[in-house]
Amino acid sequence: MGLTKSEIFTEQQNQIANIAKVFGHPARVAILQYLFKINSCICGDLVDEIGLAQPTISQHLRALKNIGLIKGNIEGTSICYCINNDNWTTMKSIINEFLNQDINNNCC
Amino acid sequence: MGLTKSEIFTEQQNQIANIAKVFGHPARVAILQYLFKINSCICGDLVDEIGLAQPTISQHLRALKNIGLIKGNIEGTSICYCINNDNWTTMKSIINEFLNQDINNNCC
DNA sequence: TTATTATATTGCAATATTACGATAAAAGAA
DNA sequence: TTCTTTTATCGTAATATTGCAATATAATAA
Repeated sequence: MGLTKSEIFTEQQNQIANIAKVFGHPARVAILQYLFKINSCICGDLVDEIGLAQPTISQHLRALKNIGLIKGNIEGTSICYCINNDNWTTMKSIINEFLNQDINNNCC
Repeated sequence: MGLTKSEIFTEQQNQIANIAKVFGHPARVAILQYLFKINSCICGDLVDEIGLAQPTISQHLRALKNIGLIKGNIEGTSICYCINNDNWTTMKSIINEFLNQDINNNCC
């Protein structure tokens, strides 16, 4: 059917999946890495840096903004995008809790 | 187009995205949590536990197996699925390196 | 042998995602 | 005002994902 049955899962499970889905495309991974590497706010050169068309980059930026991992400030004609550090930290703890569930496990 | 342009990204970026894509569905998150919770190998009751049809569960299990996070051992008529702990540890370090890139960042 | 049980695969419909050309919108420059 | 620059949105085509009924496969039980 193509429609994820979110209602049969817990809020936490859906939250983890929604975060992971955003990381599930290399362009969004690359955008985040570039934003961290530049170490200061970045504007429109993501199109040159990544190598996808401008509407495609804009679409990926929206996905990152929707989940709160980046924020954009209007800076003259252009928009300055940067990491939302508070939300990044929150996201990290959610994902780490999931990743670290192996710690007390003695399976095969 | 619908076709991710993997070739314009680094191997690491694609690897992170491929792992994240597997976590990007709540059913697969739930399956992994259940496998950890049961703390011993689990067989077919995932269908009852999760609440999706058997072919759908089988499809999600295949996705998890393809990326190496779980393994399945034939146990009589049924198949015993469990976490692949070595690969889980490797996966964790790949994801953590990505998540921790904020550590030395002084952006806005 | 013929059930029975457990899992995988096939095929398909519904929906989602990705990518981009065309265009719109918003702000500053001339 | 008009022009230019930058980003967003619309529309659409191609592909991917999700979910399940039907069926196949594989192993054991009777």
